[in-house]
Amino acid sequence: MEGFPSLKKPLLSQEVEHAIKQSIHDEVFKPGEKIPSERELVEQFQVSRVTIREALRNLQRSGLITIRRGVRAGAYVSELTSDPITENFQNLIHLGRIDYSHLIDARLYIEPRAAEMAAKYRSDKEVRHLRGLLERAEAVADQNCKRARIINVSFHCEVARITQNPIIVFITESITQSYSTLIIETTSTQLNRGDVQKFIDEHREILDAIIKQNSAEAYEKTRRHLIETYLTYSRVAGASLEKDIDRRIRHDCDL
Amino acid sequence: MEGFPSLKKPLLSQEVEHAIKQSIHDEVFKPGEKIPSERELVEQFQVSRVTIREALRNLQRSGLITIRRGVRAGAYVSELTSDPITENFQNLIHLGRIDYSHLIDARLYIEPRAAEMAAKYRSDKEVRHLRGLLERAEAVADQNCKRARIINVSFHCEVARITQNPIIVFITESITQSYSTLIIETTSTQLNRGDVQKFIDEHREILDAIIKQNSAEAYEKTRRHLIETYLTYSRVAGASLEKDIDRRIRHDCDL
DNA sequence: GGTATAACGTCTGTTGTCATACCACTTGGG
DNA sequence: CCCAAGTGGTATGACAACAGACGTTATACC
Repeated sequence: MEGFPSLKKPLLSQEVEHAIKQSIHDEVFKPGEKIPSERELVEQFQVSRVTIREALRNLQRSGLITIRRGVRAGAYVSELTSDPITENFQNLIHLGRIDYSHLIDARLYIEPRAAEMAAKYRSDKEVRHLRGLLERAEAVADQNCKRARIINVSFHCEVARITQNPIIVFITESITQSYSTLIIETTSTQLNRGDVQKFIDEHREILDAIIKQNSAEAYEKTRRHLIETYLTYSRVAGASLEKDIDRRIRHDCDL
Repeated sequence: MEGFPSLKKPLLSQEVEHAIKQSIHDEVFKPGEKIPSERELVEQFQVSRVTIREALRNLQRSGLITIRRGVRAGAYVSELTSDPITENFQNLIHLGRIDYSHLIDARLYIEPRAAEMAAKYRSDKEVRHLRGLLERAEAVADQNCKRARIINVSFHCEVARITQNPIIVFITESITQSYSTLIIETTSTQLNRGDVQKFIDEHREILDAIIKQNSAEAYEKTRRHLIETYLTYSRVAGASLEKDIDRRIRHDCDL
């Protein structure tokens, strides 16, 4: 039954892709640096430009490089971001595989525990950063409601960042980003000033718990804030959202 | 500062990509179905084949389509998988941004709670499925240790699947997959029969809790199992892994 | 000898790769 | 101030490589 392994040879473009990826992993090219132009790579690999371009496209899609045109044109090694994960979630949303309830449910897995960890291990500098976000959100809440909401989203990501676990950061970024986008797409009506203020107040409570290094309180405040957020958006969006309050969220809706 | 937004027109290939993606979202092409061949798309979009191919490549990388060669060659709409997320994590690993401790830490966020939910809402069919996995793992543990380990990994994913939240499923798949790959890459020595049996026994305890619908116990058993797994691999891999037991894991290492 | 069956070739539509050319854009130098 | 050089993006036409389907031949067995 066990035949000869790996009979099929990979595509040329995949070999090129793998070679370049290896160079990036080995730090032959470091983040920010430019990798050779397409024509130069044609010389080095002795393949056609089409093949080179396919390899570069794949690397770009994986988030390993960014390709610029015009000014300082070329392919540059980039720091990895959560963009590919976010795109994956967005596709799941558009295909109807996930909705609000899944997103909030997932956030309930991650963020309360992240806040718990953050409270335990936060530095003074991180506290100042969070406080700064809060103040900026409050400052713009009157004029630019949308801007305040964007800052509010970043608050959650910054809390996750304190965990110093890139996986948690990436997941939080992707889920909150997808959540935020979905909210904006479906709720045509703006939140009123009071709702935004309520979110900011709840963030402040979370921050207070983190400052006090009270991890249990940070956990609980975050959990309740997420549920409150969900209920608020449900109310704003109307019935179409109400039905999404399924067993997952109800499990945490003991208020 | 705020100029005219979106002056730069998107690339042709991106427009084509977006159009096809829209068709998939609108279920013009459903999963499993074939989308027109490159030459046909050239006709429809009135662009060159290069452009079409770049669009298709991007869609493939996003996991929306799979491209086959030979007979029945062409691009087929595929169900979304966790592969893009997994690749992202793998890149983070190779770039040295994350290690064992981050992966186990992330699993401690997700899996205990997933088991908790699974215990609460599992069906009899799902229980049978998990039991089947356990029996198969035990059956092959003597002859094929590696195969047993693969089945053990899938046990965790199947527990996550019971939550019926694709986000949780995808994240669990990606993290356990990356974890497993990393283990295989770094620990040259095989686990001994006893270790594998221990994992299976712990899985059985988790399953028992799920069967009893004792969610608190399912949570705790899963948490302890993850820590045990981590410690076992630490021991097998030797000192190079020991130092990775950092504050994150210690937080849960109250045994 | 007839028939079932296994091994073998060819045929076909598609993707993969190639070479060359031109465009749009920015930079740098005459 | 404009032009030449270098970049990525697109167009075009050609050929190679693939992977099954399908018919054909060879083989085995009764």
